[in-house]
Amino acid sequence: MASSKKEEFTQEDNWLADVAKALSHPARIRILKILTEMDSCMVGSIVDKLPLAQATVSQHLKELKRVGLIDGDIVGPKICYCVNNKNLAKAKTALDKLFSKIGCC
Amino acid sequence: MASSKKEEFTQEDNWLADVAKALSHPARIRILKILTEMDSCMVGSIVDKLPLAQATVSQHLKELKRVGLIDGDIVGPKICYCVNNKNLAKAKTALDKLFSKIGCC
DNA sequence: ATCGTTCATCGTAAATATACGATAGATTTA
DNA sequence: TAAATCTATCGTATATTTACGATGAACGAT
Repeated sequence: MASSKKEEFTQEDNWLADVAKALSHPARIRILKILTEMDSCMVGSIVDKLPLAQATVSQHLKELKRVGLIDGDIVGPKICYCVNNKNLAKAKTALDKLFSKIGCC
Repeated sequence: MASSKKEEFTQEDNWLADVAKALSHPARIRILKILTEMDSCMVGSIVDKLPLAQATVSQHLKELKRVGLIDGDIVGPKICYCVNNKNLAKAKTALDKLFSKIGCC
């Protein structure tokens, strides 16, 4: 990439792009859906439902966690992941705002 | 990436991820905003408003065009880009659906 | 026909992302 | 304590993305 020019854009545009990046892989879309469909949210259960290795799923979870769309709570030897509704709502609001702004030609 | 596993996911999840990918760079968010703020939508005008080289902007426009979020109409030697409202609405609907689905924990 | 303008594409370099096996750390269970 | 389980991280390979200069193709104007 030579030298990432991201600091040349506004914080808002960068944040929106970051949220979009977190959603830019089908595995991560799937994970978000799984987390709400299932009662349990252990990593193992998620891995079972995806065509990916455990290490790879862990990386995707890390990416979703990085932007705050999910939380991971330690429960004994396991980790219970769940969506972060507050940040999810924040993301939805920001995307709505973008779409309503760019909705003309 | 070894061997992209994207074909192992549903078409819907892949499409949503693809739209999100198109939005996953601040320059492309900015471009969408510029296209609605400006009367003119020549590439040159967009380049002037971004801290990027013309070739780079052209690549970003190509990515937005790939997923159908913008159209490019040839006008003489220039090309007039504008947002594609139909596909924009489709993307918004799909994202809304996703967010409403995953909105619980 | 030639020139200048406009934009896409090519070639290339560096950064990131994706994927996996192997391993390490933490914790429960035996 | 030892063994088993669960998950993050490391190391690594490959693919993709981002960025730019240079070039080429298309068009209007001279």
